[in-house]
Amino acid sequence: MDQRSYHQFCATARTLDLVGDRWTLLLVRELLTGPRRFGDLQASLRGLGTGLLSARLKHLEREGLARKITLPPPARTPAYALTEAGEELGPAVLALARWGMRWAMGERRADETFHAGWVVLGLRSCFVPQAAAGVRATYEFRVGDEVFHIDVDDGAIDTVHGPARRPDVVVTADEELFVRLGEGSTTLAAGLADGGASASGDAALLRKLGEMFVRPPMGDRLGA
Amino acid sequence: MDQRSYHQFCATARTLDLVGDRWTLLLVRELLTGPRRFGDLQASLRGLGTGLLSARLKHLEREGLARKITLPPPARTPAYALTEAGEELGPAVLALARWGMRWAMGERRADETFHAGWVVLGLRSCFVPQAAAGVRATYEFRVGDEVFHIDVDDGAIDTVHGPARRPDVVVTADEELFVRLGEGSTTLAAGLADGGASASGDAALLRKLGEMFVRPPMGDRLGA
DNA sequence: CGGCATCCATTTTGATACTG
DNA sequence: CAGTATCAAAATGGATGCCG
Repeated sequence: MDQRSYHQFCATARTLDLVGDRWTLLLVRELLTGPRRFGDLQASLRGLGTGLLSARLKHLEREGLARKITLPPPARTPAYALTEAGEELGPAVLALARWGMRWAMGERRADETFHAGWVVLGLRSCFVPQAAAGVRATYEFRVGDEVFHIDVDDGAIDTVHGPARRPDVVVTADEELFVRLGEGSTTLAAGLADGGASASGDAALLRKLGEMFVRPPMGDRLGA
Repeated sequence: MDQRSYHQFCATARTLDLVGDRWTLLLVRELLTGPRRFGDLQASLRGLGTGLLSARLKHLEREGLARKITLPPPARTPAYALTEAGEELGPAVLALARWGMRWAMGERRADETFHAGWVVLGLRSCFVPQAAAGVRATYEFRVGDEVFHIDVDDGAIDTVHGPARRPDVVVTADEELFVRLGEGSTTLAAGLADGGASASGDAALLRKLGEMFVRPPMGDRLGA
């Protein structure tokens, strides 16, 4: 991207000069839900070697999109976090995710890796701010050994890796159910009914979830 | 793409499997303002050879994002257009553009190519639907030998390559002015005042332009 | 664990020449 | 003009070894 710019005076091209390289936007996607350690990043991104990961992180640092931090005690281990500029890539990443929900998802393939956090981000891309007007709630999701929480505050939303401080609702689910949520072949409500998931906490806020996250209808690309 | 997928069951990753290859999103950007011929695409994208362009177009066709068409008479020459799925990448491309307007633009570099259409798309990414409530207008822009028009219809917007049928406002401008609009170092109003641009048509709708397109404040990445 | 360096097989790309 | 064929240069991925 430095040596290999598009050399176009165009906002899209300049952005892709910075984040258009292979793996870069997926790295941003990972960091969008909070700081991560080097090893965890690599574990999430199968096929990305330590060398390239190191190079990409340096690039993001050099360009002011991410920075290396030291996790607060008692961890004290190094990690990577997005800067303000990096955080603001969120809408672009979510727009790509939203397109994918409609035009690229479908059944999970046998050779595809999976993390619950990816589904959480997919859901976030389906968030309907209008439906969340006046809602203030924290939802915690526990899927296998992954924990996420979603903060909804009157049309604004944030999804973060890790447990919530004071969740209003806690949902515990099978990874299997989350795969099917990603596929669009079930809903959280159905999962709660048939035992793939269980929930505790405020029942009214739990019901709200289905209204605030509306998956786009599946489109048929001829080529897929 | 096919051979080199990320192999992740994730909406973002699946999208990038389809359009994450070099040049692909820029090709979509070009087609977002209407069908284009092979040669015109190549002329817009310096550095992209005919071989790769051909491969990318075939890929987009195979994946159902674009299709080869024959331009209506009297042209009758082959061209490429987006399908519905391709068109729907618009929000993602515009989100990237919007980020670039804020974090990546600045002065045009000496080695950067430039087309007025890129600035038009940048402007479009700064469109504020609320400010366009109740507005119904067609603006035509003539910059050098490039002509574009923008259709605003009560919060909805479309930007298209080529002249408008019945423009309410026609703006004629220097390429120089458009470069400075991209840089954020001037405004259309200033250009009209100092002679870099001239306009004819409905004066009230012309004034509206400045309200409907609000450029985000420039951010400072440490690394740039 | 975190992260850089090195070597090597495979892909992608960029540039150019060439054909209908 | 539209598009294929060809080849050299660069990017990637995978393995491995090293050091704090």
